[in-house]
Amino acid sequence: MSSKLQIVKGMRDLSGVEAKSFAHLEDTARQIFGLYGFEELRTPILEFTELFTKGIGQDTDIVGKEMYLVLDRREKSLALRPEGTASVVRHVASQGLMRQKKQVKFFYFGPMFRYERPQKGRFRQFYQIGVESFGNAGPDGDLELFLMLRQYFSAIGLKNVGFQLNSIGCPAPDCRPAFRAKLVGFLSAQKEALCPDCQRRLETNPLRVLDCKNERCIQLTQDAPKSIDSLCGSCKGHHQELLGLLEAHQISYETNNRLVRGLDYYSKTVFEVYSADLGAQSAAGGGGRFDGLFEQFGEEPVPSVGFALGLDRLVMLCPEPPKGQAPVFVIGWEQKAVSLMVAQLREAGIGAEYDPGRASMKSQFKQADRFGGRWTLVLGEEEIRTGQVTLKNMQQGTQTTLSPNEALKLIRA
RNA sequence: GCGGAUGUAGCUCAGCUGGUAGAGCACCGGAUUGUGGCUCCGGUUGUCGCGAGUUCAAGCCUCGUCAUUCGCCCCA
Repeated sequence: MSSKLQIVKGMRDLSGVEAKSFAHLEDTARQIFGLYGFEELRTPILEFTELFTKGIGQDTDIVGKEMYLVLDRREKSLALRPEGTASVVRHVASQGLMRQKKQVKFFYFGPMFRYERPQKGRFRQFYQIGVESFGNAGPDGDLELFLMLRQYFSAIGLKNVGFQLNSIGCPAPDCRPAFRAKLVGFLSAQKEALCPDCQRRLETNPLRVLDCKNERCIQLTQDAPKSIDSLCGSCKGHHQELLGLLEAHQISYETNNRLVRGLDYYSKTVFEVYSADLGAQSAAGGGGRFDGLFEQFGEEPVPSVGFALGLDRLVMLCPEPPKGQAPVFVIGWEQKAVSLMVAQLREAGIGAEYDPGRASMKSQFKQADRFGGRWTLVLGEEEIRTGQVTLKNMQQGTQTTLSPNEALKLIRA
């Protein structure tokens, strides 16, 4: 029972329907994102550690304490990627793609790694499907992502999800910094009443006090200043235009003034895909605009929007994917004849299975039943003598004896 | 890093105030010599997570440890 072979904490094997669900979500994403002109980009799982410290920000938890770090044989510090955006930006910048095209759009999937305490919907190796769109500064760049997500969610049968939307402005002095100052002023006045975590946040990242889950903090910040009221002219215009576009396309969303994204590089639009069915980790995905990220890497600025979905969380919300055709089960006494028949069926594109251990007819039928296939093909002494096969319909319990070719036709029908 | 809950058969779990472990499902066989599902009969399955301690006696009590899980922090 208890085996010594044990999996690493926070990691898991995906098998059965779960593995199928993952594949299905990925396949569907490939197909739909392709319609919007996004191309797949496969980046390495290992990157130089600096890519993330520069990109995500030294002081975030992700970089500060959650990265899996390794030293290679030349003592270079490498990190298992904790997110996907930095790699995509690295690719676009280092290949000079923005000098070749006005717009560049990529999607990616794959495992990400963060050394955190696991809980419902949260793993140390988790899977993301992400999208980045470069070169479109206007709100229709944002809009495109919402449209694409809506179509994707409908394609995978996702229900009970909603968009939450906010704008957190830009680094211009009269925008986020001004808002931040206002907020700090408001919070400092009641610092003592905030929870210990929030008192700490007030110093490190005051915006995050807004999404504290502590009820008292929520109450106290009820009348806190809102970021959308302190936007600069350009950010305000962007936000208003986006709302107008969303309405025109009948995309429903909720405004959430408390929504601030975790990573420093976001600007203007931020959003989350949430569901009440997920437990405490209610976000199935999130994204936003990050117009300043290229500059953070010392590159020419490139307007950028993107999002990432947590596949592990999407799987919890989606119905099981449609089942493929269950295999035909072949049973009989003579091993060689059975395996030849199975081979022939497989070559013909029909899934087939058999029992390699010489079990009784009864037990072979039992196994056939468990496979859940529609047909069982019987190849007994009689059939071998006459060169025919018996095909049994497992749902109806009826069976007929006929030639192998006719059987093929029937199975295919 | 912090808090709570849980580890008993392949799976889901029961096991009273401590007295040497049970059910259902699953699996195997038979009733039915080449016919599954339904029914009936029979059978297999355990270092009670691991290690100490208390006790005449520990699945149960105590301590430690590992793992799982749900939260916090943070995030997808």
